[in-house]
Parts: sequence; C-alpha cells; structure tokens
Amino acid sequence: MNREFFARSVHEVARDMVGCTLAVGATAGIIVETEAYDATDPACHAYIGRTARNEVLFGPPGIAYVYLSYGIHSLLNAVAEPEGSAAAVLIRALEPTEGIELMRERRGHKARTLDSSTRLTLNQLCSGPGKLTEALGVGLDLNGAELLAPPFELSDRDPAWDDAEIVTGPRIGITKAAELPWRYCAAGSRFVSRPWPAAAPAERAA
DNA sequence: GCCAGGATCGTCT
DNA sequence: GACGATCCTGGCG
Repeated sequence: MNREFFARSVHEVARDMVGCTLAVGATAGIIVETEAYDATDPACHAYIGRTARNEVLFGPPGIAYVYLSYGIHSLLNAVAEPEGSAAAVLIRALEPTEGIELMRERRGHKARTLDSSTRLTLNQLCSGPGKLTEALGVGLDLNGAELLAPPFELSDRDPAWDDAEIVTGPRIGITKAAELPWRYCAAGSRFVSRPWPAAAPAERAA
C-alpha cells in the first residue's frame, strides 16, 4: 500500500479499498463498504469549490479527510486522485478484527437498551460511517493526517479477498445525485451498514 | 419490524 | 439562520 494506490480514479480506489485492513492505534478492521465522491458530483463537498472546510480534498492523495456530520459524527474519508483533483472515498463499514473490546468500550454506552447484557454484537461496532470512527477513535483532529503513517495503518487486501465479489449500488443518506451507483460493498458481508443488493448473492465460503 | 423524530454544531448564505 | 455523506430511541403494529 502506497500513495500511488490513491492517485487513481476515485472509483477504482473505492472499489479496491474493499477488503483492505484499516488500523487506527490498537483497533483494526477489514473495510467492507465504501462510497466514491468526486468534484463533478453535487453530493461531494468539493463540488462548490475550494473552501476552508474542504481544502484537504484538493491536496495530495492518501490523506484523511474527516468532517463532522449532523453535528455529532466524525466521518472518515481517504483523499484520492492526483493533487488538484478533489475526490475522496468515504469509509462506511468495517468488519472488526482487532481491539474489539476497546471498540466496545468506546461504543458501549450506546447499548443501554439493546438487551440485558448492554453489550454490542460484533456487527454493531463498525456498521456505519459514524460508528466506525467512534469505535476506532477517529475525530476531527485527524483531518489532514497521513493515512500511510501512524496512528493509521492501511494494509493491502488479503489474498483471500482477491476473488471476492464487490457489488455496487446507490449511495446512502444523501439527497443530491442519490442515483449514482457509487457505493461499493463486499457481497454478502454481514458487516455492511445496510444490505445490498436487496437480494444478496449466496454467501461465499468463509 | 418499521417509521418518525430528536440530538447537536461547523460551515456556508 | 438553515442544513446535513448519521445514529439511536420510542411508539406502534
């Protein structure tokens, strides 16, 4: 994994990030869902042109773009395409692999009424862009940080994922350009934020 | 199980 | 002063 990986079409990067492992400090997970945003796209923060908020999007690839959504959630993106081309990949869901108890501690207070154990199940930890940043401890302070250096660590897709099926569909939670099929998911993963496609292909052997 | 509503704040008009 | 690339909860069936 290197900077060249990100200096390509944001759609290729979004697709190829599925199956890669993202670590932040002692926590890590396999990326199972992403979305692509580019500057020709009304839903992209860079669409309106360069501002103080979206400046990171116009910079070099391989950098974290973190912003606050709904005043509550930090959302994590990877800046893609060569410098000057503003595009990013939103990381929407992870399959947790390391630091799971730490993730539970960070997210556990939201589990009050789930059941008597008040304990989040594995696929409740990172199954959404706001959830995974909370589980990994990613906040606005990491906006502009290098994704290829601590506390981040991004690893190539495990060979077991090389023939994994990646499915695409409409992006989630946006009002502008909602019809563009720029969401990328690991087919059949139970860790995605929402099932896609509606009739999921048969589960691949684990 | 589904849906409506509230939380909460940085950014831009 | 309005608006989100969201998440959780409570009410109802």
